[in-house]
Amino acid sequence: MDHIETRELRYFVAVSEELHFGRAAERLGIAQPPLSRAIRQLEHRLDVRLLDRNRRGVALTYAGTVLLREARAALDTVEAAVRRTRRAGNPQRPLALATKAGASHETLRRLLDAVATAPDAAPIDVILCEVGEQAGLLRSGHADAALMHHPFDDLAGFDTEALYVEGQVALLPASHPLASRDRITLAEAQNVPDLPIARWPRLDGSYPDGPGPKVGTQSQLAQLVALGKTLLVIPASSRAWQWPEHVAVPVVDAPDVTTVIAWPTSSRSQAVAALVRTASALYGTTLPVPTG
Amino acid sequence: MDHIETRELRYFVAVSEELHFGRAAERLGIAQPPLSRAIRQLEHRLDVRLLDRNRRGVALTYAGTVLLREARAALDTVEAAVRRTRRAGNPQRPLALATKAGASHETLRRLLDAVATAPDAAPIDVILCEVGEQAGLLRSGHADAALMHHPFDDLAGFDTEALYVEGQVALLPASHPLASRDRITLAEAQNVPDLPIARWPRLDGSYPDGPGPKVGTQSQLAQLVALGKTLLVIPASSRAWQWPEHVAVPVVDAPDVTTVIAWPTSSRSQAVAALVRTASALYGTTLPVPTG
DNA sequence: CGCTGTGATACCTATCCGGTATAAGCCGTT
DNA sequence: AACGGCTTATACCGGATAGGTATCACAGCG
Repeated sequence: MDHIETRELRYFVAVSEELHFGRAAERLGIAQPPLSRAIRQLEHRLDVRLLDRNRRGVALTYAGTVLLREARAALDTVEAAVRRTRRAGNPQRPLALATKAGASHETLRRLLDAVATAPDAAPIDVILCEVGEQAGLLRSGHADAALMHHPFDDLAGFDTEALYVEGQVALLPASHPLASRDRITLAEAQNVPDLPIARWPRLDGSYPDGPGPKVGTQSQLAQLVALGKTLLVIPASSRAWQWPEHVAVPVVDAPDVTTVIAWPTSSRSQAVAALVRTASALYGTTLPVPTG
Repeated sequence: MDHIETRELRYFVAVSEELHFGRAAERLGIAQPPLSRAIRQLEHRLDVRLLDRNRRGVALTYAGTVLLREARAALDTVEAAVRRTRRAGNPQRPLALATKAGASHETLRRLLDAVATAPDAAPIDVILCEVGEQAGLLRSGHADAALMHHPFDDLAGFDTEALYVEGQVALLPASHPLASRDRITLAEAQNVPDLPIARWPRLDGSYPDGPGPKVGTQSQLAQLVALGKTLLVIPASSRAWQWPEHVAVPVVDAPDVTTVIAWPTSSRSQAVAALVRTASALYGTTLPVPTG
């Protein structure tokens, strides 16, 4: 009665995504009848109707939508387990460190230099990712640790060690009137008519309303900044995109950004511990860990 | 090569916990040879040695310890998926609301009264639990929502709505010298020689050092408070344990406690949403969500 | 009324899971 | 060194069940 297998969950997810037994079976590489039978058996074992087989197709019941969400999460967890185990089984595996492509250049350089000279440190693979990708890479076991930024990144479920705190600056073309100011406010930065702040997609892929240009990747943003088409408010040290014709003006009331090194709470790896130790030694003092 | 089944993970966890194929097989209700074969096959599919079969027994390799931890988490997630789906499939299921046995009595009473009169609200099963149990119940799908206390409880991974904020008080026997004060400090409360603060077990079951009595459940603590054997610092409204011969003295510098209603981030349930709406309506204003 | 597209059913095959019997390896003992 | 025990691995068999093929049942639609 209990003891669902991942195979059944995979099958259910496929059918739920295709809403079509034939296509789902094809995707799974099996024939349609066994798939129908497997789903039926799953429903029986859970004692719950998961799908409405209407004329012309399939629809999820409410319980089906719940299982779809939960099954995806469960399958992700299993996959992460496999990935972490495989990584752990490789003795000379390098540590995978995820970091945003544009930010923390200086931190990363110092960290890599320190690791290179540290006797107990494993080699490091740097994974450059887009905004917000680090959390997923950590959760899925693709990365062992990540440089992240509080309060921008979602640190839930990770252990973190704060490395340093800094204010934020607005990047402006040197010719812009605001560029001569020695500091501006967040409200001013958000209401520059000729330099609207870029819009990032939401989780569902749609864009919020507003005047700013739509961007999906950091390179797109870098392009827009270089062209002087958008205003950027970023941590003071993230100057990777600052071109000679740009000026960085401190934004006084923007929230401070804490750069942290994060790793999965469960991780007991020697190598990760050594990396964290190296990183925090670089920044000397123990800062209060940001929570929330 | 990929596509591990939960059965394999269950088998591996059993062997890892018993460190003995025979006993593990017995626990699983199968014979020993198929279990050996299953583990061997798992190792082969992961391409990782998980166990050292030494003379006289079995030991986990490093990769094995990683998989043990990850497999437990994965199995928990699968179980939670099953449980949530089953609950979702039962249309007239009551909502399970987890709450600490001793705290939030008044909140709970008001909430239940409000729910009883609300037209769109499902019936509620209250699950009274020990300190810190709510998070596990929410994660495992045993509970749909929980009353929790920031910053005491771990809210990571949950959505929350703050209900109210309050200060903390120290509960003292009326005869105690400090009882006549109209307020005390945390430092004072923590250094009362004849009323040491009780010690709770850590996650691993061991107790921190200190003079206070060891407690494991809230009823034990209640007993000690009633006997005047320990000093308690608790949210001002949690007077469930306040006996007539006790006095509550505000602790001025103790952190404020926010009572929140929490639910799994993934939950899209109508019933949970209605409950949260009812709860926050009771407390009128929208408080800032506590972070950190 | 057929035609088309869908999921369900029937039935067969093959995989593989689990059981029994037994071998092989490691220890401590004599 | 041989033996008895304890534990895991191997060999082999039977049965459960996953998966394949063929076909049915049913709904929409021209």
